[in-house]
Parts: sequence; C-alpha cells; structure tokens
Amino acid sequence: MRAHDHERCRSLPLFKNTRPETYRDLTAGAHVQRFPASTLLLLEGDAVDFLYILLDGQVELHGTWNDRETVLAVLQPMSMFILAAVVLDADALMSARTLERSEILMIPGDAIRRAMVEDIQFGAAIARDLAGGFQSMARTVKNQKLRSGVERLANYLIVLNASEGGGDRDLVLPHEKRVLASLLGMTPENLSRAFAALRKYGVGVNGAVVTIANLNALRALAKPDPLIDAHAPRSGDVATKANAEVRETPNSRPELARRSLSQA
Amino acid sequence: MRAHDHERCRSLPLFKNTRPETYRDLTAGAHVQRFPASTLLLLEGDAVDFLYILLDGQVELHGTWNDRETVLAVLQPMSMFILAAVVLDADALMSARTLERSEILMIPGDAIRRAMVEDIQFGAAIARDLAGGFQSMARTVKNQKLRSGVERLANYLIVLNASEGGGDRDLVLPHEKRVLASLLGMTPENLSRAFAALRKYGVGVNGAVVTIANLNALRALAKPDPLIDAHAPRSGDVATKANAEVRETPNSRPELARRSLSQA
DNA sequence: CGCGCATTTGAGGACTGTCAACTTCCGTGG
DNA sequence: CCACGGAAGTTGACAGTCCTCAAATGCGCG
Repeated sequence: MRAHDHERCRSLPLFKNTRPETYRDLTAGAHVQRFPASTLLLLEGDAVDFLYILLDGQVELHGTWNDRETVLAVLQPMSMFILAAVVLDADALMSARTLERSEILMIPGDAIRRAMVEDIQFGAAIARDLAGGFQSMARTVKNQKLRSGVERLANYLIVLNASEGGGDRDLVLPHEKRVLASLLGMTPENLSRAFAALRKYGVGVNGAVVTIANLNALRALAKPDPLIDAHAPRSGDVATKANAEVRETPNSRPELARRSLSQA
Repeated sequence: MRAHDHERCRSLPLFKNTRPETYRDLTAGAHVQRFPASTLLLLEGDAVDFLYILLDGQVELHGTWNDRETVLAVLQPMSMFILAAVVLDADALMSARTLERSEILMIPGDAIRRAMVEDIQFGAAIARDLAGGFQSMARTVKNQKLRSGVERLANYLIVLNASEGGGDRDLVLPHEKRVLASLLGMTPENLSRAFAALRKYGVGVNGAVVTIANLNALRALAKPDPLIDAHAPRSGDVATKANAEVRETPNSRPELARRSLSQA
C-alpha cells in the first residue's frame, strides 16, 4: 500500500476521525490487489471476509435470481462496498465484478468488526456510512416503484448533468449502455427506445455522448425530487474530481467517462 | 413509560448491551404516545426529531412522487423506524402513517446521536441495525427488479406461511389488500388478478384468509431465495447469521429453499 | 336498510420484455 | 492494409405484464 493510497483512505469519511492506532491496525492486515476487467470479486451468497475499497477502476454490484440479473450499483474510485455484510458477518447479498481493470484495498472483516467496538469514532463513522447506504437504497426503491423507465432515464440524465457542473456541455455516459439499462431496471432494447422517446424533449444521443438541448423540457418530464434523486455532490466527496480527466483516444468516439452516479 | 415497556425495549437488539446509564439517558427524554389509526406521524422531507419505536399497533412507511404513492414497509410491534435519518440528522425519505391505533415510543434524536458516540456498545448496535436495514432494502430492490408481480406475491405468501409456523393452516393476511398490493409494487386490481393466477397453484382466497393447498407447487413457481426473501426475522433474534432453520414437514422439499447454484 | 369502502371483474391501452435481423464499431489475424 | 468475426447497440414485430377507467359485487357499520 503506497503513501498515496493511505492519504486517500484517510480522507474517506469512514477513516476521517479514527484513532491512528485503529487505522494502523486496520491497514496492517489489509492488502491492495489488482484485478483485470470482468473479474468476479465476490459472489452473492458467499461469506464476506473483507471490506473492499475501490482505489482505482470501476466495479459493478449486481444481484441474480432465476437466470435474471440486475445491476444494483456501479462504483467508482474511493468508495467502499459490502460494508453491511462485513458488519453483520453475514453472506453477501450482491455479487461484485470489475467493469475495468481495478485496484482494490481489502481489509479483513474481523479487523473491521473489532475496531468497531474499540474505537468509538470509527464505530460512529460506520454507522453513518450504513445510514447513508440505507437511504440510498431507499431512494432506489422509490425510483424503481414510482417511476417508469423513461422517467428514470430522464432523472438519471439530470443528475448526471448536475454532477458535471450543470452547464450545457455534452454529457458522456459513464458506463456501457447495457450496464446503464440494467442499473435503471430495463433491457438494453428498452433503454434505446427510452432515449428515442426523449428526443422530443431535446435529448440527443451519439454513442456515449448525450446532449441536452432543452433542460427545462427534460426537467418538466422528469420531475426530479431531492427525496429520490441523489443530491448535488457533497463537498466531502474527494477523488471524484481528481479522476474527471477524460482519456482522449486518437480515434473518433470519446470513451466512457470515469464517473458514476449513486442513484440506481 | 411503563415497566412492561422498559422490559420489552431492553430486549430489543438495539438496547441489549447498552450501559444502564446510557439507557436511562435515552429514555429520560423519551415519551410514549398513542395515535389513532390513519394518522400521519411523519412526512417525507421533514426533519426527523425522534427515533420511533412501535410498541403496539401497526405502522406503514411509504414514499410518494408525482401523485403516486408506494408502501415501502409495514411494521409490527417492537420495531423501530427512521433510524437512518436520525443518525444522519437528515430529512426523512419516507412518510410514516399508523394503519391502526398505535402506541409509539419516541426518543429524541440528539440523545441517540449523543449516546452513539458515548456508549460504544450502543453505537455498534446501531451500526448492526442499520446494516440489517441496508440488507433488507437491498433484498427489496432485488425482489422488485428481478421478479414479476405474481412471483412477488407467491414469495410473499411463502414467507408469511413460514412465519406462522410453516404448517398447512390457513394464513391471515396481516394488512388490507390495497396496502399489500402497494407493498408488493402493484395496483389492487393487479393483486386480485395475481391471486387469481395462483389458483392453479393451489392458492385459495377468502377475504383476508388464504389457504395454500399445494405448497410444493407454489414453491416451484416462487423459487424462494434466501438472498432475496426474509428468513423470519423474529425479535429476540440475536445472531443474524445462519438462521436457516429448515422445518421438515412430510410434504416439504428443503432443497428448494436453497439458492440455485446455477451460475453465469 | 342503506351508505361507504374495499375488492373484484372487464375492457382497453400503455409499458416492458423477447426474439430476430441489422448496423456499427473494434480488435484480430492474414 | 484490409477482411473477418465478435460484441454492442438499434430497430421492428410481437407477446406478456401492468395500469387505468369503469362498473359490479360484497361487506361492515351507522
């Protein structure tokens, strides 16, 4: 684990106020590991031995049932996952898979559980993180049950636009469309049609680039709601900015931006 | 607050290991209040001043958007709600309404937040509770995104049957059908049709009484999955892990309760 | 007894998923 | 450098699911 990684970890809300010795304890048994793209990190139903912290790359959380699969979240650098299962020492409810080459810090679960009852600030940070996770999932349920596919897409685009500064610039979708479709709870075919349906609201699509010509029209359709849609990026969110640089390839189409939204 | 209530509260996982002085602190500023049926306790978007503990009655949590409403959970006695918002000192994402006459213990939110950083066992209990809540919401999302309405109803009936002892006795639906419909993510009309569709799987309905004539047929349709469906989270349940007590009845097929291992 | 409300049933339409064909893009190998 | 093959995305046809509106039925309570 490099000094740079330590620096970024300590800036995570989870470790912000932990005692130095707690932090040393936690990272002592931890290790950083690299995974290629499309690697299954964790299978739902498995016992969870580590808390995962994504340092670099992109990871998808998904669930399956009866040969169907759905994406529950797409994570980008400096976010942690399966904290709930670690705290409960329970089986994972979601699988985790890398979408691209990723670098991941793995902290032993028992160290987390031990620190939780030894360092009260760390325990409180865990509680706050889980509370945030709970609310995020609650938003997801409301989004899913109360809105249609087109409405979910429209709101997704509005949040994405806001997270890029809210200007009129073009948006670059942060993941493949089929991943986005699953995240939004629809099939890739339906996502295509949803984009087509948004044309009359001023939304244009060209590969991964989306242009919003008439934000007001889109908002009128989407009816964004702070009780469902992710808030504007909190000031505590580090790292997102640092990675905003878009890798320009010599050839034509812009690559997918390395960014993701918590909303699902 | 009566002695009986104290007794029941102390048996909640949240207070099980809290120090006596922490508990005294928390309940000092708390008060028990009675509400008639159909009373709005809390409106989504409101600041949350109290942690609510349902001592008696029935409470529904729901969310709204664009004149649509959906039930997110229905709570039975001795469960607490909006803990996440209390911990974060944030606005409520769901509204709460009594479904019947209810008795509710209200503990000031700042007392909770204070105790959380003073009593480490209490803080850990909160973290575990939130982790359980997170996993419960994750199950809900999977249930909603991966299953059809009929499948959700079938699984609901199986869980309900298990929670009543798993025998062949008749089930009594714990809430009105329109509430159940919303909880399951459908309209009342569709719930009616879903029940009708389950007739050929041996499910009979008479008012609030449901009879399951052929549990095996129903399970074959429902394909219950421990990673989606609750495993009877009864109060007094300390360990969250490995609680999958399988009840052997002459007609049961335990292997169906296990997750199918087919992989992608 | 009759009203109000929950539930059911029917008809129609909107939304979403499936299947298949097609296009485009991109990496591989000749 | 270019042809080939695979994957992602799009489009069309069709079916299944779900919602909406409307009307009928049933039930409880004043």
